[in-house]
Amino acid sequence: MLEDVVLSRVDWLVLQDIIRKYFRVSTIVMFCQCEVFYEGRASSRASEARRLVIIKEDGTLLIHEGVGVEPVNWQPNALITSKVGENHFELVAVRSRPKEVVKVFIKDKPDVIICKLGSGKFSIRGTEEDLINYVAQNPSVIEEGAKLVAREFATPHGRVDVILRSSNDELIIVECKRGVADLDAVHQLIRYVEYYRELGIKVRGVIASPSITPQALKLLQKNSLGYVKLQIT
Amino acid sequence: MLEDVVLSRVDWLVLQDIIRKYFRVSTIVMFCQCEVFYEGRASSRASEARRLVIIKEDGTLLIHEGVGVEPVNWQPNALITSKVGENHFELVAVRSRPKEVVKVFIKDKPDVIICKLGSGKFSIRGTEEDLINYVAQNPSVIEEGAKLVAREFATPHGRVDVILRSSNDELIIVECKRGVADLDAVHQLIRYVEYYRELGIKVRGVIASPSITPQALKLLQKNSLGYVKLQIT
DNA sequence: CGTGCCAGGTGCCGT
DNA sequence: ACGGCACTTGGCACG
Repeated sequence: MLEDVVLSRVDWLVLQDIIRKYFRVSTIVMFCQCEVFYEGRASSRASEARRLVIIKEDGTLLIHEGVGVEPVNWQPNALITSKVGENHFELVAVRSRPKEVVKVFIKDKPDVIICKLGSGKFSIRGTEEDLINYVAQNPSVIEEGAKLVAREFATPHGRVDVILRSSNDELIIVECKRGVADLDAVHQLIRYVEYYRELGIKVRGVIASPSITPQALKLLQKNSLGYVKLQIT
Repeated sequence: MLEDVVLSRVDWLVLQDIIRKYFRVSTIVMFCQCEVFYEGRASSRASEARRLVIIKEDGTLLIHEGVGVEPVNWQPNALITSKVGENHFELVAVRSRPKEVVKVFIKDKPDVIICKLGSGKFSIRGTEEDLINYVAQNPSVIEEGAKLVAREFATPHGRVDVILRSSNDELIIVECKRGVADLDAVHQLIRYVEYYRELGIKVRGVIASPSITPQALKLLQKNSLGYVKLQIT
């Protein structure tokens, strides 16, 4: 396996060579004093500070400070170029849609690590998808005698999680939420229910989730919609 | 200023010392072969691969692969401990609310950088806040003769962006969106408008944004709500 | 602390 | 490409 390359206090001309040579080939990590400018959907300035700058193989640019999960600035899928200036080393990361630019002005000689990162298999359980599957396979948890009609069915107003048919032949629209169901969840359900009613189809609607906010429950009841408490371990 | 400490192929016992000594003091960055397990609101496994592991001063844990803006696993504000095993070095990051655990099983001797990251001033323009301020200071862009009544006013159903009073003494609820207004935005507006109508207050509602999706516009019109195209440079 | 909501959200999948 | 939506969303502000 390729070893990491670790370089201390890299000269800007060398840094420029590194970026030319390793951009979209390896991951380049820098520790440096820098100022960051962003211009695009919004625009921002982050004043000079010591930060962690990451250029991934796919052109992702991440700029992290010492706290927080989120980067202070970033650029997905960018074309990154560099310029050696008088008083700074300039990193320019451009993406076209939306048209956005991030510029990093590096003020010192950064420490640089060049390395090859991999990608493992990633599996996750406990997503909304799992809850949908559970309801689809066990419609009776929503209502005794209900049968599966459709799963993740696309309408012009969004994708209905599950559609069931009750024993007395009514359609039941189910909106699943993996966490706390909120006002938005209720509105989604309202949207789907109204869509079917406007098509002249008699439907009921229910939310299935481990819990629901009080306001959301009130809105549900006001619209004569149902709630099913549902937790999958 | 403190220099970065750069260490190659660090022995696990040394790594444990480093983490004990520098956790919540400095930022620790590792390049290593690892497997990652997460258990909490959901649960996941990322199979063995070479990854970038970051432990920030505030206890943030980030695990990045070679592509994408988002980390494959993470843990905000965690308590991080470590264990030296037979065949791996184990990193355990726990947070209490919600109760979640991320475990990193490091399989090789990692390269490690210990460094002090700073935090600069961050300023941004072009947010929804800016749009709200603009409307609040120039109510006539929504309707000629309208006057400001309230800004970011909290109701049980959420925070109303702007409330204006028209020249014929009707209240106008304004929901601002910095980007494309979507179905959710319309539903927010519907919620606020209904709230006031149920209080017996006659109100109108408008969305102000640079653009709106066709479905959202249809929903607006169906509910007799207005749209104002509004772009602040 | 829960509830709501913005975010340069990102990522995924659909038409 | 646009649109709708989930996400271990994170982060903030307010009741």
